[in-house]
Amino acid sequence: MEEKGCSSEGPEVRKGPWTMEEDSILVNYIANHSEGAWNSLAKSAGLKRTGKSCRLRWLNYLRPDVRRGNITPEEQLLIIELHSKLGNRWSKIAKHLPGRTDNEIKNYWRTKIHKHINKHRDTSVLYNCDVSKQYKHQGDTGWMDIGTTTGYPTGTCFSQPSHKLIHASICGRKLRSICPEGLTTR
DNA sequence: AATGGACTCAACCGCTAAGCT
DNA sequence: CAGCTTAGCGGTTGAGTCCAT
Repeated sequence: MEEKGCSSEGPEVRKGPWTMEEDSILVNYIANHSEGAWNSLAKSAGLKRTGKSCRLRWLNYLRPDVRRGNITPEEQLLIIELHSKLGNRWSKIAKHLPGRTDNEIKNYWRTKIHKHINKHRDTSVLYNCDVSKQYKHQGDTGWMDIGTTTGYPTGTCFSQPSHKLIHASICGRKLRSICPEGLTTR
């Protein structure tokens, strides 16, 4: 089944960061052949990597159409909106953001947006709302599960700034009008 | 200038779905 | 249909970098 990589014998499998040489081997191989069949690709290309590792490296970093750099405010908003509808379905969210990878969006969500919500979810100034109840009535597509929207369990209470953020997310309002500083923390 | 904590993101791991024999 | 293999997904980790003190 899955390759274990650290068997006592057999071809050694490299782990950790990719070198430029490995990158160019993979890029050249895919340029001359095609992507897919990752295990045999890894072997044929002479890479001491698992197929899984090759696939990940290609999809998240080496693909020519991968966009790198800052997430734009429009993309921020789209991510929040899509996350409110799809939950942690990162690959599905990524399909709506050309050039962005599921890994990048997932990291972005956890480091920026999720943290932003966490930051304002303090115990001292709770906005005393059971969002699961409140927003079940506000989604225009009917009943919504706040758990998939925020990642927090049903019944979780949020401070006011986070409450506004979530409201913006669910109701599809322009985020910047509510949260002018945006979501970036640095 | 040194350093320790916070942050970011590439990469790995474990699981499941899909496809093949 | 069952068993096996492979691809794909989401969660997690850890090394490198940044920043405040």
